[in-house]
Amino acid sequence: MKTIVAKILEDTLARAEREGVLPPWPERPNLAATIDSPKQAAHGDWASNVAMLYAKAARLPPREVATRLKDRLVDPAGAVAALEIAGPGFLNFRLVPEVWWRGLAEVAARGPRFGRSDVGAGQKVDVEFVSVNPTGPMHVGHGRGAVTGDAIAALLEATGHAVTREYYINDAGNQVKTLARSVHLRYRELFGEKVELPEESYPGEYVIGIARELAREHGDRYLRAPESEWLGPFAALAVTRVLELIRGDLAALGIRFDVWFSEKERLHETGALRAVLDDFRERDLLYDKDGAVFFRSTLHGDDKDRPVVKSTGEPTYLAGDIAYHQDKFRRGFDWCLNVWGADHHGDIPRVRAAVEELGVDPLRLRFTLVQMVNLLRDGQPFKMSKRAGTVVSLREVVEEVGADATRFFFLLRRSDAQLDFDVGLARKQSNENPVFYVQYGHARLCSILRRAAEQGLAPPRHDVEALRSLTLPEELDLAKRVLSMPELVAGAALAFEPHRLVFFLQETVAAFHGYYTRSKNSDKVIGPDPVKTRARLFLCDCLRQAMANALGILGVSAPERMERAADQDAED
RNA sequence: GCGCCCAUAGCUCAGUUGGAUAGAGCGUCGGACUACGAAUCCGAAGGCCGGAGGUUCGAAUCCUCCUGGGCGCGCCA
Repeated sequence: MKTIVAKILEDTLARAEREGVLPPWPERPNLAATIDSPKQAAHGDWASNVAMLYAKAARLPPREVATRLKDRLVDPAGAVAALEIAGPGFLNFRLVPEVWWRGLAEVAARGPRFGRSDVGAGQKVDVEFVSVNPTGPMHVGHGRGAVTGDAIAALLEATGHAVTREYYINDAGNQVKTLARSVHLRYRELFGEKVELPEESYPGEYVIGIARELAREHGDRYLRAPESEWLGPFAALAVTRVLELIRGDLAALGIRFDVWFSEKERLHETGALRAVLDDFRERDLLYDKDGAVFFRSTLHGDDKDRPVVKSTGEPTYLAGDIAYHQDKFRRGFDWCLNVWGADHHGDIPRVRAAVEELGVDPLRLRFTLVQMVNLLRDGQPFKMSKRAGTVVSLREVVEEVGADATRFFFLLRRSDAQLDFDVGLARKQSNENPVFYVQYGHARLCSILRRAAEQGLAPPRHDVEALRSLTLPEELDLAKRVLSMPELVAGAALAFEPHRLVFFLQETVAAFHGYYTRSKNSDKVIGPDPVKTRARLFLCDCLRQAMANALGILGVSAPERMERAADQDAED
């Protein structure tokens, strides 16, 4: 829709220059960028600040520039109903309803694909997210990163990117050894030994399960064996089992990955990690200090050089990351996105530095940070920690409130701001949870369409003649909202901000609920006038389609009817 | 001490990358069902956009400083 105005502005500007009313404008910006939809309806459908920008070059007051443009408006199709000059020199365009009614043809034509676009132009993109260490099931805090990453990936897909969802498995570091040792302690316990779990061990129930499995399979064979004998097999099984848990946690949220990238198998066992360190060494990007090996990340703006090999001879996490990113870019992605927890923000300069040294344009490596989740229980904060007994597992919450509510809740606000997640509230399944509001709107639309079908009315179809009979401002407003979706999706995708889609849904549904209630006693969708009825049913169908598509991108279901939940409050 | 993120209504947060009179939800108060679903709607109250400067036609948005909170800061992952 915006492009219609951009074209008119383009032609008008050209005409003004051609007729010598305005001087040439060498540093003319992309005109579409000067246009946006004003907050206030009184300011029209689209407003351009082009006259203010042009004023300097034209050596004229902005309002004079605006007037000269207005007088030479090029609008052969008659799309502009009114053009007003307002404030310091805004050009406010109001389009004839016809433009919007015609625009709705796109919704009908594209159906489930409405709202999607190809601004991504088929770029190959890797989105890495979650990547929690395989030491235990996911907790609620991890869930936010998982849902956010998945929604960003879906947004990128919706805008014509070829997306790979990727999980980096840190299965080569110390934490895996710690996990194996925890399993071994539990294993000994199974054979009647009294053991004490050290501070750094993993106490979870799942550890016992893994120990039990090892005991079943190997008996007491590893009971007195030296660590060097059992560490390998214990770690291997533990990682496998824990990854199964994590996969299950993710599946419960509808999240699946295309690539599970094992640090151990793909970087250590292939020698890739060794190779990249050797290469860096040769190029004098590494140096020895205090028995460790440091990478000169300060060459690229990091504030300190960072170790890549510990004095024990083991590679650090950063070393793995360097080799990992090399592998990623070798796989031919146009760019890679890392969805990271905000507590890792300090690592960004290092990885960027390394990527530059790998000969990759640093702009091809992008980051988005997901801030912490403040976990509350009925208003009381409590600390999240894998070791603490009070931890709430992700699975627990998903099973309690459902995948839809969990996903929606996590996407409710921008990811770089901290989020309060009140487990008590989320469990309540009360109408305070906005996902019910949005889903109800969709179900209500479905209900109307269902009713129409039951009455034998023809299925909704695009009919400009009929739409012209709609005169309520709310109806035009709903059409405009629907038609704003493609641009909104594109903006959300490029900014990695799925929450914009959540707000779009809430606002659109609110507009619909309001329209519905105001009209229910007078001008129902299914009314006595067959022409209006046809038009309104089509409008409802467009709304339904837009909402279903938006919910689909967010990974939240769009139910055709709502099951009225049994009263949950009873158990409180 | 240095770096990154945040600060907007009582609470939780949006604000389309610098636009016009700053918006929602929850909560509070007052209203609306002979059902295309009231899991909804309408109205009211509620603001020095943390503070102080600066940039310009124009700032919640950009720059500097300050205050307050979160996270991080060479061998944790």
